[in-house]
Amino acid sequence: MVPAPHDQHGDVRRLVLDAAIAIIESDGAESLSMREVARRAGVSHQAPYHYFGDRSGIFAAISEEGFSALAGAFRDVQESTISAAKAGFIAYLSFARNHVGHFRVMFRQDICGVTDNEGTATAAESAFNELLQMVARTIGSSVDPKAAHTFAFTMWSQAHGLATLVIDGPLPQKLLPGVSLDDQIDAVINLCSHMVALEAAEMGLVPSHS
Amino acid sequence: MVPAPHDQHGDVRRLVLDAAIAIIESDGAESLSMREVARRAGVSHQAPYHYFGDRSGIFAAISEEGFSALAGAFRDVQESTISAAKAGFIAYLSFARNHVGHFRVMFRQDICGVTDNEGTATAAESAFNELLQMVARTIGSSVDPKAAHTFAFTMWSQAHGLATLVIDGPLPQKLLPGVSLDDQIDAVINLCSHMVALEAAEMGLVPSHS
DNA sequence: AGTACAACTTGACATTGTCAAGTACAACGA
DNA sequence: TCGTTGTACTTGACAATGTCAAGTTGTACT
Repeated sequence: MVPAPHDQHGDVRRLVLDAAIAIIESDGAESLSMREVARRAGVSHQAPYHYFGDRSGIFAAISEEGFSALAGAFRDVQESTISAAKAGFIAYLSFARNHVGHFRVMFRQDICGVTDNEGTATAAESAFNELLQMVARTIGSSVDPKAAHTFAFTMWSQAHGLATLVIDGPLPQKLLPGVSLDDQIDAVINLCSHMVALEAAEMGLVPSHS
Repeated sequence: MVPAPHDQHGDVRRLVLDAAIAIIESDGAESLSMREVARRAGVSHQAPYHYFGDRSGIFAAISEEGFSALAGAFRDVQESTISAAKAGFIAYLSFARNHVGHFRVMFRQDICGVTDNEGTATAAESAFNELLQMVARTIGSSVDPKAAHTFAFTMWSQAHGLATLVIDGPLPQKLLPGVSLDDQIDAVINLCSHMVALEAAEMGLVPSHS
């Protein structure tokens, strides 16, 4: 196989990554094959190894890209006019549904540990920091860190659970007749946002409780 | 499916299933190998095919067993003295953490669709019905089905998100120093339960116990 | 010109999922 | 008693996979 004469530097890496993301998006992470990736990128079966070392290296790269994009998405809704919580839920769900390939890899320690790769770790760190700032905008920054952390984990769980149940889970098959998936997601996000707002209000009105 | 009248050998089907669950629990679903399963069960590499047809057949069987167990766990906390919501969260998390092998398969449409297998479908149906009943115990049964469904999806998302972030996600690496994973999970469950109770109260309904 | 290195390539190997075909043995009707 | 049928496996083979090893080619710098 003769390589194209004017291959740009870094072209292949991007081609391989995109092919991998496409495969994961359509068939799931477990059916990602190094050789199929190479085939779709139009390179030899060892070219991906040159850039990513091994199979988990591809997952690490996708994960890093995903966390960076997620952090960016959080940053983008920072000056949203709606509540910080609701904006965050919407951003999380929209990221997950628009980047299924990334999302399917990012939160799977079994196939790609957040700590395995340095770039992935810092990207994940930055996304988590954006989350904490979003929480601060929701419940105020005077709350003690422990409670803030618990609040962050709670909102994260809400958003993450909904996203995973929608993307890989059975939720779409449990819809009430006449309710579209989009509508149902909106309704859940509204309910979550409302519950978070109620809780935040109560935290602000009860000073000496904790 | 009729068991042999006199079965002096170990139940091969059970051995295979348990070996598979153990592998998934320790290494994740994608590293489940039919041949390794057979090896651990002490049978030939084709014996598992006799009982499960193919690789996804094993996943389907595990999924069915998991949903049955989850439905049972929901049923068991029905007469709990604590609030239905909190009991449900605790049951979900404890199921997930005590049956990691099952949990890793049950909600992954990409490796085992809920609708692929009839047994899996009815087991999942029954677990979902228990969820709906738990919601009814939380917000009352006079609420319209649409709102009840949204409430169910919301609580399900909360529990499921926390479970997945704990089991396969990066949550355990994001703990505040001095806070144990168990304590953090408890705190999130308490916050979720509290928010659900606030919402139920606002809907004009009396929480069953609190 | 020579050296070093990056960006690939071809080749080989053990392991995998699965199809095909065989074996052992119990139960049953004739 | 004999043959048939069915269950519960087994051995064998095959293409495909992840990955190690060892080229090959071009570009950059000394």
